[in-house]
Amino acid sequence: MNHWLMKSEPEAYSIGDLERDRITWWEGVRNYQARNNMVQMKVGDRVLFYHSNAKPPGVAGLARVVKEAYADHFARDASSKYFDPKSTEDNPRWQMVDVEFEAKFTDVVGLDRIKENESLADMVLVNNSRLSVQPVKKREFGIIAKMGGC
DNA sequence: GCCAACGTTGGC
DNA sequence: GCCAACGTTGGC
Repeated sequence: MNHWLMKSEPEAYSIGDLERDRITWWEGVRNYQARNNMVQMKVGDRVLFYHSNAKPPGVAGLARVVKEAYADHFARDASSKYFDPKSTEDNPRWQMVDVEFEAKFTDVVGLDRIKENESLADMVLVNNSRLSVQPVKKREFGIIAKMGGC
């Protein structure tokens, strides 16, 4: 089983939205590195749900993968903000997965606290802050889940 | 709102 | 294949 961190701007889609919906598809990833990470995901993998561009930024809860990568059809929808004219039926280019709500932290585990923790210094989050889908070590996942009360 | 870091595009 | 120009991300 692998562990991941996925970013969402809470104004667009928050952990509270996922708690309400229970399951959502993760459309709109338009970065190859993030996509390549998403394609690796297996059913049952665990996800840190990160609020970016938020006050405060940080991990807001937990989710799990319930459907492995499949074509992101929004890339072929000209009315979508995720439209990509280079995506074709034969070569969809972009993929998405489905994730299911697992837990909402009582308090967001802030990026400042993550940066303060020496055990988390190797996290991609701390070293390449732009990547929106990143691998997380099992240990790192455990530390953050615990900080969030899970 | 600023801007550093990074990714993508496209001319050559 | 290089790299300048440009666009985006996301913390501050």
